[in-house]
Amino acid sequence: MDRVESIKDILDKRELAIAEDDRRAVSKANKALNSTIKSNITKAQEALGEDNEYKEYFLNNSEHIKELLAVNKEVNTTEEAINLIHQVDFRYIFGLDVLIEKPFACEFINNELRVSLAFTTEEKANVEVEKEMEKYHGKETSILGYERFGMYVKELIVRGEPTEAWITYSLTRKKYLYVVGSKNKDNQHSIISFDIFDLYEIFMKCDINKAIQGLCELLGIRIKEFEEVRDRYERCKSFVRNNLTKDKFPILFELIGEHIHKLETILEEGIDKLYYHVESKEGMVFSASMQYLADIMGKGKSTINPIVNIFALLGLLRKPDVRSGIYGKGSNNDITYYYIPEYNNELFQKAEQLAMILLYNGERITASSFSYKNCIEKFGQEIANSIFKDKVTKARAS
DNA sequence: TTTTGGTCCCGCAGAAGGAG
DNA sequence: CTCCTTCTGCGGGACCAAAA
Repeated sequence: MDRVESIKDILDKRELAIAEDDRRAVSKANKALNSTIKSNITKAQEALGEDNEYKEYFLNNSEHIKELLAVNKEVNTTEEAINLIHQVDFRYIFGLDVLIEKPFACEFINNELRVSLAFTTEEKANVEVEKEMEKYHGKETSILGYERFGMYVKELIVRGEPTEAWITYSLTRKKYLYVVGSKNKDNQHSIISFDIFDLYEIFMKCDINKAIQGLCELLGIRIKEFEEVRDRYERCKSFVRNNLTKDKFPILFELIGEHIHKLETILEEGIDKLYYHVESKEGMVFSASMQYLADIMGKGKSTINPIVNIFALLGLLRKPDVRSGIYGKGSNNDITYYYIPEYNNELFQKAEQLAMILLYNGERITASSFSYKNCIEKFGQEIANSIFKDKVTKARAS
């Protein structure tokens, strides 16, 4: 089945599912459609490479584009921002000098020719595939091979001619689209359609969140829920810089003085991942795995682990309760979500007292030796469970 | 003594595979 | 095709040895 047919197939199935009100089938079709778009985005990214004319145009003309298209508006949610951005004619952003509905050559999605060949033996298959490849000399080909019914099946995918594309505005989907396919009268079809976010992902080689961020910045759209978080993180950063010192909080400094840069890195990571924040019961939270944090700090994850947990104990970051939260469904590990509260004297005073207990009340526990076990000893089961959350999961499972 | 990094373990969730 | 089981990769955390 080639690409055009498979897309048609999915669309037909979805239509049928909608008609029959079969929600499971609808979501299945949507999922298939999304993954098709995603794989096409990846393909297009590979075809265009890191530097391409669209990116260049965008970067060279961003000031001019801003003047021309800026919305300069504050919105409350990402949803609102997305809806606004969909109304922007992206031809001006990426320098697509074409008329609406008028076909032009698409540079980054090619037609594919699929040739299936079946053989009785592996050797024969290899020889014949060689021969077949000769026909497409000079063209990019890839081979899929598998065994079926005792036969050796080889499938050649030959990169064909460039496709046609055109720009359209979809009234039903309420957005501009870059449609790829063919506008030929007797063979009109579309392979895929990209919206402004997909295109941004392709040209700028990034994911959807960065695309939202980039376009918001370009168009002067401020998403209130994110900007508030950014401002708070910035205040936290300067609070740490100005107050987490030997003379203001001596014991706290003794405990985590060595790790201040790690705390700052987490705050910076929060700012960097601003558009990856999700709503939770506690407020806006973001996720970063131990491995990821360790990598950006140039350390091992088992080094970072106790430090992050000590920050959690001190109240410098919170691990929100995932079980009653609305997020995290289907995502990897909920334990890596962090909420960072406003830093102030009161919070640091409390942290100072906790540091006192850790260092000078009974067994001396330093930041890097902090663990579930000694957390229970010093602070009890309840607090330990709120920090080492997977322990709770494990306890429930047994 | 404290910090760091390697390695092991365990649970989870999605994928793959198999049965009906 | 659907449901159930098994497999696998990922990620957090523990422990221990080595480094600073």
